[in-house]
Amino acid sequence: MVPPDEQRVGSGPPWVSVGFTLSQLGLETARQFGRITGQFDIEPRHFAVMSAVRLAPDQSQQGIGDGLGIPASTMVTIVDQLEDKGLIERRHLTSDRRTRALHLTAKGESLHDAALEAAKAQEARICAELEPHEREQLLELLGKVRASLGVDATRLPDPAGG
Amino acid sequence: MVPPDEQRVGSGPPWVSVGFTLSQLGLETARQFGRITGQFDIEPRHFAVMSAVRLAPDQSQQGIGDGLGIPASTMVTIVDQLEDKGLIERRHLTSDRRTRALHLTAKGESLHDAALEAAKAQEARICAELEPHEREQLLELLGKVRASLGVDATRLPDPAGG
DNA sequence: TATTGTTATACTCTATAACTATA
DNA sequence: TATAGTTATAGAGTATAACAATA
Repeated sequence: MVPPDEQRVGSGPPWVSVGFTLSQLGLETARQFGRITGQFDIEPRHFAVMSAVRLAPDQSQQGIGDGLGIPASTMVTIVDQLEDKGLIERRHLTSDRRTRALHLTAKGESLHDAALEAAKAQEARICAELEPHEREQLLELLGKVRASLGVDATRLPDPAGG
Repeated sequence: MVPPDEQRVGSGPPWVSVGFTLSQLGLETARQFGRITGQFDIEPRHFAVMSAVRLAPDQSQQGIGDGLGIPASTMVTIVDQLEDKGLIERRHLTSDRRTRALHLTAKGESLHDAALEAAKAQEARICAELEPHEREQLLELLGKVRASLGVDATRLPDPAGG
């Protein structure tokens, strides 16, 4: 597949806006994370699926997809790609032969570990100008904004943007 | 029967991350802004173009597009749509008959005014849980993150005073 | 009959490149 | 020859719906 599109909309409102700033910084953060996953030859959504599978192994493919807001037909494509790379495996459950329980391979786990390390390095770069207590403050303030936006604290952003 | 991390439905990083939070909140903010512009039968990019045109009237179509990172052929589509709605006009400059100088119609200006008001209402909702000094703090901290991310600050004035 | 996974398809969106008219 | 705008088109990505196997 192809790297995320490069379109940006750079004109904000004529006042200092939390909303516009969040959109701007969120988009750039996601873009940079896309470059990070790219170094491991995967996209952010592959990383998201691998994270979800690791957190809840042997769940069904559509179950994982539902948790991430990814439609079933798209999940097939994503898991196909991960399987082609030897990062994930589909298992048939004995109880219900329709479902394909997902789990990471050893290779998948080590790649996910490495990508996690790279993500931590990104986090460090993003927060480079913040004192530790400022970072805590920022997270606390963003928590209040999160509540106002009605965003569930536990769910990954939909990598498809829909 | 219930695993320890049953509460964690999604699969974000196992540490509290500024980057992940920014992606999440930025995406949701943009989504909600899309619904706001939708109430005026336009998309965020139409609003962005109208804002840029209002800020720099009688600039060329491609000049506006360059400032927003929108390719020339896409600008044609956007300006076509705005023109069809009677919100914008293309003028031929006497000096160079190739360029189409853009300016908002009266209808375009009043729609843009109304959309700005709606955007301010969104900003108020987003910041509803923040004390005024907390909002200032948040913007200051995001400014430091902005620098680390390498995102240019918007150099737009603040005529509304807020 | 309902559900999981898969496949096929139609639709949208975007950007590249060709084309025009001016310069 | 170069540039502003336009048009045509091909490509990627997505989601809807049909289909197969199993329950």
